[in-house]
Amino acid sequence: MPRYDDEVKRIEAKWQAYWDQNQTFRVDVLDRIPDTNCANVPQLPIAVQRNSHRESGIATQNPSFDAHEKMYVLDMFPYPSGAGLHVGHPEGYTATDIVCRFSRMRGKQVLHPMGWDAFGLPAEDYAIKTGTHPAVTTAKNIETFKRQLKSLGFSYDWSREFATTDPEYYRWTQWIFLQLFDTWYDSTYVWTGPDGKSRTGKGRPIAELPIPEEVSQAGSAAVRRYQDQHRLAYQHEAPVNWCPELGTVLANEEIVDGKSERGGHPVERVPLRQWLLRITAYGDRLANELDDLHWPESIKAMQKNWIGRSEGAEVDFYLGGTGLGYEQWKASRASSGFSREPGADELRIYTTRPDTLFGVTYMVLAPEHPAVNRLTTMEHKEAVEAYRQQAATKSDLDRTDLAKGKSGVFTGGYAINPVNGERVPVWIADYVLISYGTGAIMAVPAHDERDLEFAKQFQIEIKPVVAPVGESTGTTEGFFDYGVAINSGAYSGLPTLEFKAKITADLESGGLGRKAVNYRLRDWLFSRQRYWGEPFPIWHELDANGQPTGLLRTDPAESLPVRLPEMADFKPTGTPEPMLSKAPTEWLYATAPDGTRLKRETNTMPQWAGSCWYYLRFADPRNDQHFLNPAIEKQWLPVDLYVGGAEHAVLHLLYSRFWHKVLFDRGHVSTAEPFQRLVNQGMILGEVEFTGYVLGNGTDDPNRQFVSVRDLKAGVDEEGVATRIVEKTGEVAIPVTLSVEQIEKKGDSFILKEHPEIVVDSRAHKMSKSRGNVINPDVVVDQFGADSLRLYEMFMGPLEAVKPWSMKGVEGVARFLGRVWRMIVDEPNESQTQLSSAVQDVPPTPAQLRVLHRTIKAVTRDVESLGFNTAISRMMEFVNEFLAFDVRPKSAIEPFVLLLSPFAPHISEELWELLGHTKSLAYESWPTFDEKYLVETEIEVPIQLNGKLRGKVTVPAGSDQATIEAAAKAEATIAGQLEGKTIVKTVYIPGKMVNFVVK
RNA sequence: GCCGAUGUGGCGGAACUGGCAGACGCGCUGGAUUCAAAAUCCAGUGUCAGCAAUGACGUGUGGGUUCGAGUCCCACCAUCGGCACCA
Repeated sequence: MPRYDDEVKRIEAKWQAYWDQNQTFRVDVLDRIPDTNCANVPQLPIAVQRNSHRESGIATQNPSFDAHEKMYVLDMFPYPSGAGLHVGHPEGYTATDIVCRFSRMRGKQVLHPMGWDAFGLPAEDYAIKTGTHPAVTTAKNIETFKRQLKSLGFSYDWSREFATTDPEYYRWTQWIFLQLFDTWYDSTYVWTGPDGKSRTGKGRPIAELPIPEEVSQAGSAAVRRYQDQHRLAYQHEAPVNWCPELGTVLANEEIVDGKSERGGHPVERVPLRQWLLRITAYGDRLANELDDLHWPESIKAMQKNWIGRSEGAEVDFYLGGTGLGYEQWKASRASSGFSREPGADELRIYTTRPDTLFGVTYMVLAPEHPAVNRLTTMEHKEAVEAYRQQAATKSDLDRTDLAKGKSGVFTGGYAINPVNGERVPVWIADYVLISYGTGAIMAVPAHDERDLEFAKQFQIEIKPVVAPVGESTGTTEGFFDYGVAINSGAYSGLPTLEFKAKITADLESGGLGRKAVNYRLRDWLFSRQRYWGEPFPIWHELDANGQPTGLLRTDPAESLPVRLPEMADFKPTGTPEPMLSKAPTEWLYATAPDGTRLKRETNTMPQWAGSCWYYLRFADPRNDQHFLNPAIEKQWLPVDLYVGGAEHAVLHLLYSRFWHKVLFDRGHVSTAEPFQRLVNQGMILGEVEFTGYVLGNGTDDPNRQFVSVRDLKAGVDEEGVATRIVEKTGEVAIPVTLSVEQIEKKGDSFILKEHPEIVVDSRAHKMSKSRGNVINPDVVVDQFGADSLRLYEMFMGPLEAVKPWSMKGVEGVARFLGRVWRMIVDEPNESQTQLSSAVQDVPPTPAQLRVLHRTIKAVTRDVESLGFNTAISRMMEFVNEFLAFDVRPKSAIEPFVLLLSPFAPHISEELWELLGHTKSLAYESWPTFDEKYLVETEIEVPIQLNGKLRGKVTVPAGSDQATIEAAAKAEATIAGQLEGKTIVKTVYIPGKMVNFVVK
């Protein structure tokens, strides 16, 4: 007899083909809207979905429901790796698919696209090894991914598919780069955007950049250079993170613990000319505009942290030496005010604690600071030079983690503290970074941990100027909190916050300082030296000797895309010289109409470029006139629900918000934020493993001895690989995988059955090739079917939670689908399936109606709140109850199939067809519930004595308090316990509970 | 160190606004069916005591608020994730 598990493959293939052939999930919105660059296109209603047959089936009960409401549901852009799909992918994809299928059934217009983030290193690394062109590898990987996704029955509109590597796509990535290049940030511009909100600061066309008189007088080349310095996309020569192993430089966001995020390779600091994007200009808006988004608080916090806005003051310290004395300098500042740039005789510092100015006992410059030469005296010159040399070659990792303790040298120079005229020594030290603030600090060891450590090491004076609230003396041991000022002249006695505000204002009026804001965020290093990325639409002008003049030209927008040149040799250059410098001459060089020789920019864009705006292109993927039709943009954007892993918290999600804001400022999009709601799916770990640890010569040693994990600590073996070692002796413990039979639970931990004193590890590990615990979705689909995989991924637990895989769990949901099948289907013989004789056209009983409507209510509420695991539980309860009924009314079974369909669409379509329907259920109306069927005739009321459950009484629904109390007192156990006691108080929660407080 | 999240049976997890802790699933135990097995079905399953009715204990730990706390408040512990000389 054919059973559900024998039918799965046939059913799933059948409906996948059906959806494909009928283009069930295609949304054709604005096929015939003329494309235009004009932003004033009237808003057009979305055309009716082609497959809509919404008029049939159960009536929609919600009259306020807008049938034309749009819903843009997006999965994070996958990188099509050679390894194929991982079970982590279908987790988020199933969740969004359920939301989409549910929303369609509720009459919404759903945009649910899929495509490929296909540029990137792996395909190029493969090319280096095998000579296969990255385009070939990429196409093959995309094919695998697509086949796998299709096998899971996701309702994507595949007609919108594209890859970032398609020249028709990267044409517009380059076009957006030109927008960035054409934009400068006017931080004082006040304006109101199309969203009706007022903002300060706007990205404006470079042509609107005011040119200072002295610049325009210096000629057109000077003007061009001045503009280039102010663009959002600019070139800069500075030490960058060069990763020799990857053959490219990396952005700060791509460095984790001083190593490359991808592959964990070492990174060196090398000075190089690079392209940067001025994301820092948008720091405030990127931080503040997070507030209104429906995102996890943790991601918002991570982004705010990464941006790291701090408020403080810039203060000038006088260095002397021009003949002007300190007093005269101060007087001149009082009349002229704070200067735009610090002069040669001044040292400008940034501090968040201007209230500690009276506690300054030394100052520190970053080793790279330009004032070092000016300050260094003859006798210290040698030591300073040596220190600078050493600092320059140190990697960031050496400068932080590994360096225990601080280093630095005295320059011999002094600066004068503007608040009290004291002379303070100036040092250089690598704990001050040239790239933050002004690259110079005032050191207050009494109130800054780092300064304290440094001062102790070099025996520098520690001068407390803040005391804890309620105390009158400070400490030289360090006090880093806010408090009350002491030893601070006229300011003494002021609380920290007041002090800060007052002294900042005073410094400002004296021309000695000003309020300042700084960010931890750095400008985004945007160029890479690899082949497989978007070329820049930029040319460098060459002089008569073929050397770049530093002046730039862009490719005209109409000429895009700048295609990647054909290359056969993918061997890395081994130096920071980009791969494209080996491109054919005809690609590399050109002569402009005015006769100027030009050389192409040979860097390529990072992988993040393509994924920065793909969600925009999905709305209008085939437009060859514009990157996105403004009318369509208004129709579909922003993304209503975005689901993906948390690993993109500060990379993709920050970068794309930045691009979106630039496009917003330049009038190309009408929303300030791209992603309204963000949900992070939790990682899926491998199956739970039990690990014991042994001492001895490996796992085969007969004399091996188990050690309790209680006696172990984290350590490293001889080769420096992380492992566990015995806390007392330092011996290396060898992990051994144990089976469930060997284990027992005792108290809070798991122990060995045979050696109860040995505690073992019980945990699920991240899936990894090396651990061998990777679950391949293809295998699961083959064994249980796509519906079971989808259902299990949703049933495991809350979407956001990290959770371990369990094959037994998949079997469980597969059994459930088998029960659903048997609830509806009879199989009289091998080749035939027909409706079960239990499914009849009869009215449902009140009990059946109650079960059905309770299920509709719960499942609807759960899907709306993305509580898929509980929705599935409710459907399991329905099936458990309905299998017990010998007669299963069709009018109860049909809505159930509709409820199940977003979760397990293949079996649901098949059952729907067996129930006599001829069209896909994808656009049937979602069932609605009626409270009147939920009313019970009898209710069970728990009875408590002093808040403890002591019994239950069953009373007719709607009984009043007196009736219930009487019934409660009559109940045998309660009556017994009430004997000889007085009821002091009765708490009654209508229809829910009675609590007698007794003495 | 700082920021964030999470701690509930043997396991994954439920419990909407303070009101029956452990829904649903896995596993386990017993039974039915079967020559046997798979599959399926039925019953049981937080811990301890008891033949049972029932009682005591129980949501990381300690305290508090309340008639009543997994849920609210305070302090702490553990695990996971992020950041880490950013002045």
